[in-house]
Amino acid sequence: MICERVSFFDLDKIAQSGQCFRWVQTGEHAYAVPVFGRVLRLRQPAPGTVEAACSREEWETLWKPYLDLDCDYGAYQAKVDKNDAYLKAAMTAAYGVRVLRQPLWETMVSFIISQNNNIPRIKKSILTLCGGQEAAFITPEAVAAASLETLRQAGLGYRAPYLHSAALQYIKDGLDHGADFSGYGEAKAYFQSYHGIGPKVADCICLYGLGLKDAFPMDTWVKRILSRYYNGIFPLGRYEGFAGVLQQWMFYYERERDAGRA
DNA sequence: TGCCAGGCTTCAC
DNA sequence: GTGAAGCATGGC
Repeated sequence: MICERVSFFDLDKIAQSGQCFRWVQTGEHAYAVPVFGRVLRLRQPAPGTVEAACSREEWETLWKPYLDLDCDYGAYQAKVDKNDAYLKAAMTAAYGVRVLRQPLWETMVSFIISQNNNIPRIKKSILTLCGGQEAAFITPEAVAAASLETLRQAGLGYRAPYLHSAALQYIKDGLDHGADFSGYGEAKAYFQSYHGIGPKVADCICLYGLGLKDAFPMDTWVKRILSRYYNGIFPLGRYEGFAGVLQQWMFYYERERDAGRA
């Protein structure tokens, strides 16, 4: 087990931020995180500290990048418009929410399922597909080999053919061997070419699956925020290179407020 | 019970 | 290009 000092990091908030659907709470500020075919045990005994049940090498090569701990979130905070009251409040409430860098295939599956869906149902569908809380994530080959009926039994509804065809194209395009895009624009256009992936899901894939932080997913919550506080237009130009992080903070904040917690 | 959910495709216009 | 209907299904 290793113990690390961390800044701008809140395990509980990240678990609640609607970007990961397989984390399992195992105790107070403690989670089992099944990714990369392993299960990491994480605990945050104090705000500036995190414990991880893994080797130093695994932490550096796998988990630190996954948790986006190489990235300076203080710099993002410092660039927020001081006159933007809404964004400042969101930033305060979402202090510690980092944007995870998740495996591409897992991100594609998760967010194809997410469309017009709610988070508890998304989690349940992914759990069923994977066959267990700590099981390895379902492979593209397994999805490609599955019948639509099998996929529907996981509660996918009309999204079943979307996921199935996505698996076929993912395999055909060899994305398991790396996804090379010249930039955010090209990546988003590529994923939107999939049947059943539109602008919002493509942005989620870019942001969480490829770490392209120019992606700014516009779901119903974010649209509502923009309509209420930004006259429908968010100043993306001001936040080039990390707008997606702000989106994550606003999404978290708005849902917490809706639940009466913020 | 009815509205809603980290939306998309399809079809009018 | 914009707008509305239809979509599966369970959470609340």
